[in-house]
Amino acid sequence: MAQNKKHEFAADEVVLADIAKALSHPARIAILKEIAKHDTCICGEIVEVLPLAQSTVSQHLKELLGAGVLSGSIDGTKSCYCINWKVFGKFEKTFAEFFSHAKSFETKRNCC
Amino acid sequence: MAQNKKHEFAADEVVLADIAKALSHPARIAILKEIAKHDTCICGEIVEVLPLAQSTVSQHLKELLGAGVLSGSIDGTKSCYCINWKVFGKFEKTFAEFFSHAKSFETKRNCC
DNA sequence: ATCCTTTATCGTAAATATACGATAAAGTAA
DNA sequence: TTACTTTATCGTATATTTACGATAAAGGAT
Repeated sequence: MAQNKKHEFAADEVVLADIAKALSHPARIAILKEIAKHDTCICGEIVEVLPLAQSTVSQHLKELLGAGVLSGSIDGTKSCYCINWKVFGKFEKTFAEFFSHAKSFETKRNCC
Repeated sequence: MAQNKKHEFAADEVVLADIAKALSHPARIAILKEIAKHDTCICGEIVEVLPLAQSTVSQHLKELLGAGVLSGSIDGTKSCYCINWKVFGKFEKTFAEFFSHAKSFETKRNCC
């Protein structure tokens, strides 16, 4: 794009869009589901369950870390990740508020 | 990317990721909020409330149409859009299920 | 010490997304 | 008819994302 106009939008719109972007790739959904399913630090096993190269998985993990929804720690040569439930809950709340606020305007006019 | 591996993931992960992608730009959030706020077909007024060129807004509208969350109709020279509340509700439900299913595994282990 | 394992990062290629101006298409107004 | 309005699409430039292989960095095993 010529330039990024992202920051000419309202802050809450940018926040929601950024959260949505973090969830906008099936690999990142799969990663979150896999880690949540165990609810322990997962150290390494993630690459095996995804149809992607190790470096690509590492990139997706980095994005989820950057969004704050994963926490990481290091255990020897291994890197461990787990869900940051506080942020995860914030994601949920942000979406829920967006949807319920929008729906509060619904009037069943059946316009188009 | 060399190739897109999107379809090597589970169908429900792709569905959620696609919904998230539709919501992953603040312009599209702003469009949905603006149309919802009126809950009538909006014919034309959308361009004025966004800091983007008309052709760019048209692209974002097309994406939301493609995701199914907007319905469109034509009224003379004007194009009108309104929220497809059925699909909007499906989006909400898809997110809500993802979050609540993941949270059902939360055990407060405080691992990392 | 050397070798192996594990994971992040670098370099790179290709796909996709974002944005704009120009133009086309189609209705409305005169 | 001609002129104007409205919106989609085309062409294009640039930014970002996705993906991989190669390599680096750092700990563990021998």
